[in-house]
Amino acid sequence: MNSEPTTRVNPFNIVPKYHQLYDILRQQIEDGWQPHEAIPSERELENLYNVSRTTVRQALNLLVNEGYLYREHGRGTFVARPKLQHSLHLLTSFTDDMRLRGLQPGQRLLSLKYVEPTSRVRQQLDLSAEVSEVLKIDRLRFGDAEPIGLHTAYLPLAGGQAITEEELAARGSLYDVLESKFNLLPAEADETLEATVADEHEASLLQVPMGSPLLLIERTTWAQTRRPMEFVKMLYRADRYKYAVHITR
Amino acid sequence: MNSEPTTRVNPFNIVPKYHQLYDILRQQIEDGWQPHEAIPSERELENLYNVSRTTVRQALNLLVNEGYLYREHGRGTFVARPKLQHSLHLLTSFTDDMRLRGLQPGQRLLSLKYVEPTSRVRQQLDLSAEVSEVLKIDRLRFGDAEPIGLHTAYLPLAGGQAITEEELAARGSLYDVLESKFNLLPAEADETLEATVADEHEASLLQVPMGSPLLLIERTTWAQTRRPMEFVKMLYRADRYKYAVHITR
DNA sequence: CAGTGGTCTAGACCACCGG
DNA sequence: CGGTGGTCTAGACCACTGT
Repeated sequence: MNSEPTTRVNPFNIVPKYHQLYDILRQQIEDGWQPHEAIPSERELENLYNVSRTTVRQALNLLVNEGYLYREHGRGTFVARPKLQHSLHLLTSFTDDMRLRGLQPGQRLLSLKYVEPTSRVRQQLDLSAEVSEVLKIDRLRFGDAEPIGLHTAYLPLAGGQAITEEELAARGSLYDVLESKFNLLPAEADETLEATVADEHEASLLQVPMGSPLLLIERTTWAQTRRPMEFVKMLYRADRYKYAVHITR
Repeated sequence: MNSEPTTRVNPFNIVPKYHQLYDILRQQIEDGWQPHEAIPSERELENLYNVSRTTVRQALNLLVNEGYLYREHGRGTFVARPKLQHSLHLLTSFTDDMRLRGLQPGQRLLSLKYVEPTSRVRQQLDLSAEVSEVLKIDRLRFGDAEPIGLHTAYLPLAGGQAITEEELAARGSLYDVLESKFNLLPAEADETLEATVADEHEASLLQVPMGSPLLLIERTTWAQTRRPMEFVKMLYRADRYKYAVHITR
C-alpha cells in the first residue's frame, strides 16, 4: 500500500491544491477503483500528496457532494456506485440538452415581441410595478428535424436591452445570447412538471393527434446575481421527451 | 454594527458549533435579513460568536450550498432570494410529500407478493443472477381521501426479509418500515418523468375518465450503503399532482 | 489602500468502528 | 486498542473588490 502516486499535486500550479487532488481522485474513481472499495484514509492522502488534512477534506467534500464517494464514520471513505449515464437537466439549455441526448437541435421562431406581463409572469420575474413590458419569445424546438417541444419564454429586459431574431437564429441558444450580450449566466432554477394533453393548436405544431399526452414544464431561472432572468413554459411530446433528475439527501 | 448577538454558540452543546451557527444564521435569513443584503464578514462572525474562521466557513458553506446565501469574492456574503414555498421532492416518501402539501395521506393496498423480477426490474435493482424473486407492492394513494396516485414498488429483499400487510398498514409509509426494520435509509435516487394517459384500469382506480393525462414517475432509490433499495413506478393524476424541483449549477 | 472571500498549514481532541 | 472520519483552533498568505 501507499506506493508513490503517479500524479502529484503541484504547489506552484495556479489551480488550487484541493482541486488538483479532486481531479486526481476523480480520475482514479472513473478508471480503476471499484464501487464500495475503500480509498486511502485522509491521513494517508495527506502523506501521499504532501498536503494538509484540511486540503484533503476539501477535495473529498467535493467528491462526496457530487456522489463519487461516501463516508462511514469510523470505517473509511468508499467509492460510490458508478454514475448513471449523463445526468440530464443540470440547468442546460434546450440546445445542450438535445446534444446530450444525441439529437441535432433545431428551432423555428414563431414570434418575438414585447408584451405587457400577466400577473403570473410579473410574479415569477419579481417585476416592480413600473415595468410595463417583457420580451416574449415563442419557439418550436426540434430534435433531428422532428418537432419535440414548444417553448414560450418571458425575459425581463430593461429598456435599452433587446434581442433580435437574427441574433437568436445565429446563436441557436437563447442562453448563449443572454450570456454573450448581457453577461447573464443561469445559476439556479425552479421547475414544476405536470402532465397535460395537446389542444388543437399545440397538436398541429407538434404534429401529434389532439389529446396526446404532453409534459408541461415551467421554469424560473435566476442569474448569478440572484435576479430572475427568465420564466419559460415548455410543452414536450411525451413520446419523444423524458425528464431525468437525480436527488440527493 | 457588530452588536452582541442575542443567540450564542454554546461550546458545551452536543450539537457541533458550525451547526449551531448555521441554525442561528438561517433563522436571521428567514426572519429579518433582506435579499441581497450583506451579512457580517467572516472575520466579524468569528468575533461575534467566538469561533474560528474555519468553523464560520463550514456554516456558511452549508448555507451557500442550500441556496440561502451567495458569496462574491472581494465583496462579501449576501442573502439569496427568499426560498420558494416548500421545495418538494427532496427524497421524501409519499406520506411526507402529502403532509408538505397540506393533505392527509392515505392508501389502499392492492397487492403485496413475491414475483420473479422482469429484466427491467433486475437491471434497475442491480440484482445478481441467483436472485429469483422480489417483493412487489401495489398501492393506491390518497390525499384527503381522494385518489391521487398509483404506486408499484419492487423491493430487493433477501430470503429471510419480509414485510407484511399489517406492518405496512400500521406505519403507513413504506420508507418507515424499511428504516425501522432493515435500517435502510434513502440516500439518493434517480427519477424519470414523462406524460402519459390513463388506460381503462388506471382510470377506474384513479377515478378519472379514460385518456386523462397522468404523470408517470419512475424512481430507483439507493440506500446509504449505495445499494439499490427500491424501484417504483408512480402514476399521478395530472389535475391533483405537480412535481417541483430546484436546480443549482 | 483596507476589507472581503479563497486557500492552506500543523496541529489537537472527539466519536465511532472493528478486531 | 488503533485507525477511521468529524470537529475545531489560530494562525498565514493570496486574489479580488471598492475607494
